[in-house]
Amino acid sequence: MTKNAPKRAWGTAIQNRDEQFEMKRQVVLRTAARTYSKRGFHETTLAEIAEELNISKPTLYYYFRSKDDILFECHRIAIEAITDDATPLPGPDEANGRERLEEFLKRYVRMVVDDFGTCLVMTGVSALEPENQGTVVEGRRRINDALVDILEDGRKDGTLQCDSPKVTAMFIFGAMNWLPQWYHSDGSLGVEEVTAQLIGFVMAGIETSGSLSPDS
Amino acid sequence: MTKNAPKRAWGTAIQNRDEQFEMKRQVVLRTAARTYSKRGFHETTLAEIAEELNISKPTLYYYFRSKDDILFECHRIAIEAITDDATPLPGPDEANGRERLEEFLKRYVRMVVDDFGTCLVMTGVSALEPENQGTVVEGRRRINDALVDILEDGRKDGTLQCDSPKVTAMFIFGAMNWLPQWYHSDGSLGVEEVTAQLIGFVMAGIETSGSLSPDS
DNA sequence: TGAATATTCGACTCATGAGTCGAATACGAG
DNA sequence: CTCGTATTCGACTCATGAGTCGAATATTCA
Repeated sequence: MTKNAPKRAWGTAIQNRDEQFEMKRQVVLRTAARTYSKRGFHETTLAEIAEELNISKPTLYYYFRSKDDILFECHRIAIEAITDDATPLPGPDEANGRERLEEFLKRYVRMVVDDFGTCLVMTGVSALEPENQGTVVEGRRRINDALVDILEDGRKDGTLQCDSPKVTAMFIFGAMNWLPQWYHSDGSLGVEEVTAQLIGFVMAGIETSGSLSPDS
Repeated sequence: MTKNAPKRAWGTAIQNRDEQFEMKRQVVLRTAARTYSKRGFHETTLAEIAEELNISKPTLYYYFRSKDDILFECHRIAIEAITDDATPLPGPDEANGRERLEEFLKRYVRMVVDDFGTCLVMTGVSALEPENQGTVVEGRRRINDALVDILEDGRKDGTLQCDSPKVTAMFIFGAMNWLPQWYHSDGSLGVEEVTAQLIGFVMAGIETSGSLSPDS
C-alpha cells in the first residue's frame, strides 16, 4: 500500500538521520529534565544544559522552540507514561478496586521516580507558558480522576474503605509526589521496596476505617 | 532596671513609629508569601507586590534587603512556628507516641495551611541564595527529625507500628506538604476536618501492619 | 565530485526585572 | 514653628539569560 520497508544496510545498529535527530532530542530532554529537577527550572540556564552536552546554546534551538517548550515536552512525556500506556490500567470488570489501586500505585511510583516524572512533580506548573499550562493541568486532572474512580469503585465493591475518595486521593498523591524529594535510586533502598512500603502504608490506611470523627 | 514602661496616650490602639514599621514589614511578608505561593517565586515581580499594596518598589527596599530576603523571612517564620512554639511539643515522658504523633500532625497541618507555611512548602528551597538555603534546610531537617523520633518512640512504647520510621515520615510529610496544592480554606472543607481525615488516614496506616512483603 | 540540505556555533540583540540614587515629603520632638 | 530623621518614590542603572542571525561545516545522494 504505502512505502515498502526501509531495508537498510548495517541493520538497525547504525541510525539514519531522522533517528539521530530523534535521539538527540531525547538526550536533550533527559538532561534538561534532570537539571530542571535538581536545580529548579528558573535556576537552570540553557547555556548550562548545552555545556553539559558539549554543544552550543543555538544548537538547542535547532531541536526545540524554547526553554518552556523543553519543559513542556518533559511534562508531556511523563503524563503520557501513565495516561496512555501500551498496557492500559485494568478496568472495573477485570479487577477489583483493591487490585486496581495497587496497580495504579505501582505505575505512578514508577513514573514519578523516572527523570520525566520527577521533573513533572518537582518543577511546578507555574513555569510553563499559560497555554501549555492548560494541557498539563488537564493531564494531571485525568490522572487524578483515575485514582478517585478507583477509590470509589473500591468502595462500592467493598475492597476499599475511605469516606472521602477525593481527599484520600490527595493524600496519596501527596505521599507519592514527595518521593523525588528524598528518594534517590542509587541509595540503599530499591524502587521495589519503596513501592511496596508505600502500597503497604496506603492499603493499611484505606482498608480499615479511613477517618476519625472530628472532636470539635 | 532598664527603661520604665512606655505609658503612652491612647493606649495600645494607636501605634508608634517602631510598631508601624514592624506592622508594615509583616504586611509585606504576608502579601509576598501569598503571591509567591500562588504564582511562584520567579513569576512574581517586586513591582507586583508593591502594586498590590499601593506602594512603590523602592519602598519595599526600605523594609527588606532583597527579594530573596523576603522569601527567606517567610520560610523562617514558618519554620519557627513549629520549631520553637510558645507551647513546645509534649516530650516522651508526657505522652505516648501515638498522642505525640497526633499533636505533631495537628500542628504541622496548621502551619502548612497558613500563608507562610504554604510558602515554605510551595516555593522550593532552590530559589533562596545558597547561604539562606542552608538555614532553611537545617530547619526542615529538625522538623523531619522530630517526626522520626516520635515514630521511633511510638514503636518502642508499642503505640505505633511501622517498619521504617524514616520512610514513613517521608510519606507523612508528602501527604501534608501537598495540602496547599489542593486545600483552600474558603472551600467547603474546614481545616479541622482535613486535619482529622489526615490523622485518621495516617493513624490507620500506622497502627496496623505498616508494610507488605515485596513480592519480587 | 559537487550541489543541496542538515547541523552547528560565534557573536550578536533585547526584554526584563532586581536593585540604587537622590530628591521630595511626612512626622515627631523640642 | 523648625529642625532632624523617617518614609516614600520617580527615574534611573545594570546584569542576566532567552532567543536570533548569518556564516561555517558536515553529510547525503546523484
